[in-house]
Amino acid sequence: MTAPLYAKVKEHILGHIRSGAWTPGMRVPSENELVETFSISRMTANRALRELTADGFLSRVPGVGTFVKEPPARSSLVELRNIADEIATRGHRHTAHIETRETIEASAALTEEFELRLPAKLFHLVMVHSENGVPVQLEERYVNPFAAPHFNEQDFSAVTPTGYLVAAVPVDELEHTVEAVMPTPDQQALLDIGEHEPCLALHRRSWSKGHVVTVVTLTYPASRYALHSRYKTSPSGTLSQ
Amino acid sequence: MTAPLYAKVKEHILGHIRSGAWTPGMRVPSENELVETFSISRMTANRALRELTADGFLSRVPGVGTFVKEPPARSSLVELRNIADEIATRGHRHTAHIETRETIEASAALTEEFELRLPAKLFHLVMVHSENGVPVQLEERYVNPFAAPHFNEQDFSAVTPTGYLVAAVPVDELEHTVEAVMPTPDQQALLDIGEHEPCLALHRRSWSKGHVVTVVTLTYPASRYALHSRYKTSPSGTLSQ
DNA sequence: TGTATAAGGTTGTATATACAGTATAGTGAA
DNA sequence: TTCACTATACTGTATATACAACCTTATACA
Repeated sequence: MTAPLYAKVKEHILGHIRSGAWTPGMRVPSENELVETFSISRMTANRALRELTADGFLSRVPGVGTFVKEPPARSSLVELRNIADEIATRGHRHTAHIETRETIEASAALTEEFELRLPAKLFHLVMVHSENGVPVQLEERYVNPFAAPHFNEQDFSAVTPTGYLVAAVPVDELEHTVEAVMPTPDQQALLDIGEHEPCLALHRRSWSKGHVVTVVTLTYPASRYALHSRYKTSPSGTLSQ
Repeated sequence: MTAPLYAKVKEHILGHIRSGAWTPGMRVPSENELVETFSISRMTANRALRELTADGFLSRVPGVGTFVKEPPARSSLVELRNIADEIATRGHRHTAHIETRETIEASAALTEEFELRLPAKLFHLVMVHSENGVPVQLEERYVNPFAAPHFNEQDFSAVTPTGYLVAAVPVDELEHTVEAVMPTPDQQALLDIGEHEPCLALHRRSWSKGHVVTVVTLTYPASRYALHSRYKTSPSGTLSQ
């Protein structure tokens, strides 16, 4: 049940970085210092530092030390943005209404997506977001009650589901998949679009401390929305090939 | 100079996966079998398998074994990846052919996109990339001759345009826009898809030292490709609301 | 036949140890 | 002062060993 030692060391270091106590460029404890602090072997300290380096949080220089890395510039495309804020930023009026709200038993596919060992109960929410009265986003979301037990007690008139989850659960990992889809008849009706209007489907999973918090599919009518990002590439170059 | 042992073991396994000798679902040698084969310690074999698992190539089940993972047909969202490499990573065959190659005078729209004060000459390239003979990406690219003067002298049989530009020009800024589109008749023909098949259009501009290097639109048939990214969130939290 | 138990293979983690390579600071000699 | 050398600290890799947890299969037993 208890986490492995190397994972605890990783969490210890990540905690200092996330809290802002250890800032980019700052030196983190050497392997031998971690050995002393945690009474572990050097190989265990090495694994923690090596994995954090692979994850992009640290950089190591032989003979010198290990340092907090500059956080990479992420695009708004992949940030966890709140559609209510985006619409407000444009000076438009955001409205939303809840289409479906229930607690379900996870299907086999959902059990796998949530990385659960056994089927369990999940919150299910379907919502339509509108900009100046025009539907622009269909939100179909599943939430792990273990990660956000009070999710289903919220009324989402003032705070969107994304806004609530970001505030309630510290997300430390994200996965995005974007694809083009044709809307199902249900989706056509909810978004008020024709059957030949293509849509952008943004599928997102988010993790907190190794557990999947939520799985959501955001569907945008192509004529009303595109996803955009612009950013500086990091110095060392995240550009592969 | 010579690569570490664990890296050699990784390459050995990746080679079998890339060549197609080891297919998804197939069992790969256990740690103890690798110990025998390569005369290494179990910890070294463990590191090779563990890192390949973290990289997404393998999946491991305690008490059972290690298996080749199903490679998803996905393109990276945030990195500047080369489609030839992506296809090779899945162990498939990449082919490409040049549809159009010319030097044109920039239109008003292109002049603006390239942030030029006056219309100028631009390289124009249209290419179709195929995976195992099936078209998966239509590349429509414009290149600024000032940034990459020798671009049009390349034959892109061994190196893709993306690969050439990344190596030749230090890109320091990127802009991505993703949208869902219906293919034009020309695009339908080049990608060999029907008129009702939606496509994902990834529009990218890249800058080097303040000048636009290239503007490219990559069109993917929705049924054959999705765009994907997964990453640890940066410490202080790029998560906006 | 059906069920509990044991054995063996597999991954996961942790330790102690060793040696190589690199960068830096300090020391001593020219 | 300047240069060469040395000691030290740090990372990188590799090995041998150990134990735990998990799964499958074979075996013994009722």
